[in-house]
Formats: sequence, structure tokens, C-alpha cells
Amino acid sequence: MRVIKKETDYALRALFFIKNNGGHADVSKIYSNMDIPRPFLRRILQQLAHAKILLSKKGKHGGFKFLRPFEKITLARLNEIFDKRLPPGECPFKNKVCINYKTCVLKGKLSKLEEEIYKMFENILIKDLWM
Amino acid sequence: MRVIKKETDYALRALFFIKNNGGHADVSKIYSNMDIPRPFLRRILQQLAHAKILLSKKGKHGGFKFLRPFEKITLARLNEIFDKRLPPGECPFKNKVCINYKTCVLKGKLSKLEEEIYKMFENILIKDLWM
DNA sequence: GTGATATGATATCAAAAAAGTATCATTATT
DNA sequence: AATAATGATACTTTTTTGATATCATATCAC
Ligand code: FES
Ligand code: FES
Repeated sequence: MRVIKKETDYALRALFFIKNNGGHADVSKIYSNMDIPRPFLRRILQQLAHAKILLSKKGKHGGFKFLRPFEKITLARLNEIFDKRLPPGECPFKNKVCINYKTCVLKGKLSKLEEEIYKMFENILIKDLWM
Repeated sequence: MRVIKKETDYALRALFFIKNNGGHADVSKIYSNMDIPRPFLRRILQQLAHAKILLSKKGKHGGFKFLRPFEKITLARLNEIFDKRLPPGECPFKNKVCINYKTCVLKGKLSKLEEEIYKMFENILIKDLWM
């Protein structure tokens, strides 16, 4: 079972590096210190900036830093950047599975299950995954 | 996020059908009543038999029936047939991610997370997903 | 025992998702 | 204006999932 995907994992590591680098680093710095494919890392950092976890700055002496204190970032928050959640009650299978979509109760139960997993993730701070 | 895969879903439905069919059915019967690709369904039933959820019988008047009462079958039990669990403490990524496998604590935390999800699954009876 | 009928085992193929790459545009510093 | 960083985004490769096909084996009716 794959709990999180590699993007989430890489993000976790990159954030850890930034924290240890005084809260600021650029792609080159992170890349030269960790075994993450550079263009992939770049895209991940961009997504973190997009998600307002990091703040990016272009040009010389640019790079990434935390937009807000990292202590409160949860796994849920990080994970949903890279592993999109279904809208509640939506069928996780590209239809055609249930005979009747309208009367199907399973899709609700499955999305409730995802909900519960996310609740679990809400209680996990990424800083605790670093230790 | 994909909580269960299609195989698990199909298995769930097939078992539901068998239950409603008096606890016994063969592939043709199930196939003609549900929208599951026949050879795929066949393989899934074989796996259920292998996992001792169903008992199979070959030849004329053969088919599948529950080996034990279905009431106690959990989602955990069903899911792990189709979505193999990592051995505890094992890295979910094909190595090369952590600088030092031996000192990595993350892999343990991730496998603990899977553990917790499974605990959740242990408390879900498949019969409750049918209702 | 033989033929029909069901599953067992397993190899292969196709589609989708995840992982990884490449490129050009834009902005900040000097 | 030149340089050095990220932004945006399209593309390719690899892996996983979903689906198929085939032959072997067991059971039953006759
Ligand atoms: S409609 Fe998708 S599970 Fe029922
Ligand atoms: S070795 Fe895989 S997560 Fe650390």
C-alpha cells in the first residue's frame, strides 16, 4: 500500500533541508545536497510555493523560504498538494462500476474512508516526521 | 486519493452477489449479472479462493461459495489480498531516496501510518459496505 | 471412461497514473 | 543590459493497474 507518493516524500525532505539551511535555500543548493532529480525537485518547490507553504523569490539571491512557521504544517496539508482529494461523496472509480450511480451507497462510504484517513493526517505534523 | 483499488471493489461486489444468490454462484452467473470484465472477475474469484474467503469447486455444478460466514470478513482482510502490505519498517520507495537507509527514521513512520490505516480497515466489516 | 463444464495457474497485453525531463517566459539583482 | 533565479507548462519514460488469453486440472453426467 502506498500511503504517500514520492512527490510528497520529496517535498518533506526539501522542506527539512530548507529548515536546516536557516529557513532559506534555492534549487541548486537543495539539489546538490539531496538525491532528488533536479527538474522534478524544481516543480515540487513551485507547487509548494503555489500552495503558500513556501514563498519564492526570483533572480539573484532568490530561492525559497517558509511563508509561515513550519511547525504547524500537517501531513494532510502537504499530501493534498500532490494527491488530490475527491470531492466528498464522489465515486473514486471512473463510473460504469455501479449499476446505478444514483442509488449507490458505496461511493459515499469510500469517500468517508478517505475523509478518515485525512483526519489521521491532520494530526501528524511534518516536523514530527523529520525527527 | 485512491483508498481501495478496483480489484477490491469488484471483489466486494462479487461477494455481495454470491451472498444474495444463496451463498453460491459460478463465474457465468456473476458475470451475467454485473458489469465486471469476465476474465478479470475470474482471476479475482480465484484470488478470493486462494485467500480462503471462498471455496471453489471445479466441474459441472461447480463455482464458489463462502468458506466461512461472510459476516466477519473485514475490509482489511479483503484489501490485503489485492493491495499487498509492506513488511513492517520497510521503505515504501524503491530505495535511493534516503541518504542513509540505516539511519532513516521516516520509513518506520510511514509503515506505522500504513499500520494505522489497516487498523481502521480492521474495524470495517464488508457487510456494512454493502448496506 | 469420455465428454462437457467448471476452476487453477500463469503469461501476456493495454491503459492509466506516477515519475522524471525539457523549454521558454518572467522577474529580480547588479 | 546581462545574469541568475523561479513560473508555467508540455512532453517522455517508467511503473502500476486493469484487462485478456490460454492451457492444465478437477468434477460430474452419462
Ligand atoms: S458509483 Fe462508484 S462506487 Fe458506486
Ligand atoms: S529509506 Fe526509504 S524513506 Fe528512508
